[in-house]
Amino acid sequence: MKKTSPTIRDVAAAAGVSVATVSKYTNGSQRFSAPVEAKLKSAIETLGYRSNPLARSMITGETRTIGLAILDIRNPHFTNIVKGANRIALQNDYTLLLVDTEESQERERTLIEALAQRVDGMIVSSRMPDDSVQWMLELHKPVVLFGRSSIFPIPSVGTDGYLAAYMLTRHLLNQGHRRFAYLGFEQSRWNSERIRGVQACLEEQGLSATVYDAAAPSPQAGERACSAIMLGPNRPDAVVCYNDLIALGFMKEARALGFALPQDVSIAGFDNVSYGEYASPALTTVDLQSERMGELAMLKLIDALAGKSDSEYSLLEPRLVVRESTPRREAS
Amino acid sequence: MKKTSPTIRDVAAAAGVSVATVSKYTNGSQRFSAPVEAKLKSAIETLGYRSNPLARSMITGETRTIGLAILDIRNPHFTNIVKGANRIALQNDYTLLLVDTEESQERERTLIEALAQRVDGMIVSSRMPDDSVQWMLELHKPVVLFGRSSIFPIPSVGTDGYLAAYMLTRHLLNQGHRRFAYLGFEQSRWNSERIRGVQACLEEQGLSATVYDAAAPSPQAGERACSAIMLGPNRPDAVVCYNDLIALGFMKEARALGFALPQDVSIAGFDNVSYGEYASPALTTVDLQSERMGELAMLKLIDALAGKSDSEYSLLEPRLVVRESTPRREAS
DNA sequence: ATGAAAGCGCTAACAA
DNA sequence: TTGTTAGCGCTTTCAT
Repeated sequence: MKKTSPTIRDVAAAAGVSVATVSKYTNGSQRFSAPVEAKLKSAIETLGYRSNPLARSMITGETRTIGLAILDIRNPHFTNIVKGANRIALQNDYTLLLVDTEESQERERTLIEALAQRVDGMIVSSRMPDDSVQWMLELHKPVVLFGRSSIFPIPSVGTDGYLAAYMLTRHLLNQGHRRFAYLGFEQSRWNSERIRGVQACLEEQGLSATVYDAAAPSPQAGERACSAIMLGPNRPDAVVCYNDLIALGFMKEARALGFALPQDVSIAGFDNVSYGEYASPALTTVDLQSERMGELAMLKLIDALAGKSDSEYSLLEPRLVVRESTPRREAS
Repeated sequence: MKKTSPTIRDVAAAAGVSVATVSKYTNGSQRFSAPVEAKLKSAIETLGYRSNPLARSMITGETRTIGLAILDIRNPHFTNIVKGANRIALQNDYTLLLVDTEESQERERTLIEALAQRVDGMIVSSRMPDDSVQWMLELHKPVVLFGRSSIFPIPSVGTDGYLAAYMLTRHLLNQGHRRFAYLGFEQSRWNSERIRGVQACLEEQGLSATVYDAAAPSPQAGERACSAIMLGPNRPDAVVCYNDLIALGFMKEARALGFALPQDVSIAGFDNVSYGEYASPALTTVDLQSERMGELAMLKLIDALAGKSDSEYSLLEPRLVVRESTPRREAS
């Protein structure tokens, strides 16, 4: 059992050719005479040679690795993004270097800067404000962002949150709801456009939603926020949550507080995470195409890597997914 | 805006010292005279120099990257593993190279072999049979596996599935259940020990479970399997599922078929994925400590990398989590 | 405490 | 078609 793997030089020696020939052979960048090809093949076979990608990268300057920085792999929304990005990466012979920043702003920048050195390009999901994205441009690596930067022309993808919120609210209105609460998550870059969508739709009917805030985009935060909303003086008959996770937590706690679902209150979220379908009542939501977002981001990055940096911001279309948590309600 | 980043040579020139000095400085491997240190510091600062990890790796032979190969990032069990592994990796200044093999056997080997070349070590979750793990040893990189190999002495971690199943069954027995079904997932390496745990416990009471198989470890597979079990001639009053995902799907379909939950049938799973808690009825399960598994695997790998290859197989303790889906049942 | 020089394993001109 | 050569950016003896 040899300690160190065979190098290109070992192969060259074994096959009686030069290292350049071996290099060209393994990269398939040229044709060879039959005898040489045969020798090469057998030498590589018997030695069990595998070209060292590191050494290759040093010269070519490309690692065929894409950095993917996300806020929390446990959130199914991000999990779906990873899945989508991974699929496209694999198809294009790229590998994913994953960074889970754990929703922490400080780590984020350090981690991403370190990441930048090891990859050809990056896909970043961040909660950093638009104007502090400058340094990312200075990393000299192509970057694709989730959510448009209003300041810098960085390629990015997202789903139309205004429309998504508008559609969902429209649906709730149609179902006869009148007293709205929006349980948001301020730190997210998507939060404000969702609020706008909700309020714009309600205003047309002379209504408006009371806005609350969850401390995190998680079920636990949804649970915590529930009592203040449901037992306060202003009990809503429809609660729109920032995402499905918050909605799921909210539903659990509402039930624990003695409310009957979906009779007493309608609840809806965003993202269309898989588990909303298996909750009871099944959760009405807006599909934001998380997985497609991941695919698209990777596609854009690969394009950028290939020099064709065409489109800037790609907007995906949301789709309303009506399930049991938002039934028809009679006017009160 | 410069095209190419500054190299160690640029810094050396700017600071008026040798490259060796710069190298030692950036690696903190030596002390320096005050004037030199000052020049170095400012040169690095103004040039915005960052050492190229690739070049470094070429020499040191370590990439400070760990490969993590899992079957499906969308399964919360694996997501938790990634989370745990990531946390430990970060603490030790390692980065994760993620490979999602998408439950595909063919890709698996190719992907893992490619992965092996780019990392210092790997953590692998696989469905490959024990005896076809040989080639992994020949990659000449430390590997930690999930689930013990009965043939090769590879470091590995897992949770005691026999005990987990036994405990869960005992609980169901205590609750008064008598007609058991086990809805498994044959392709998993954990499946058979869970069956054994269930049957062993039941045998003590002169009972036995009817064994069914789901085609995948997913909610969809659980849904598909439901009718054959619940509408067949042998209707159970307790269904133990291979994992929570299958259980969640099963519950949804059971309700769709007109059964009342949890009155008509008790359902339980394994893994304690977060969403079981937010289902209704909340799902009884066995916590297999997925996240801890990820942490432990990473810890073991880092140990192996440091040369201390002590323990072989680490077994975590399962913990029963009783919720609403398995209520007390009167003897029929 | 600092520097000169020899590579790590590979690719990319350029020759032959 | 094949070989020679000069590095990629860095670390690491070994001198000084």
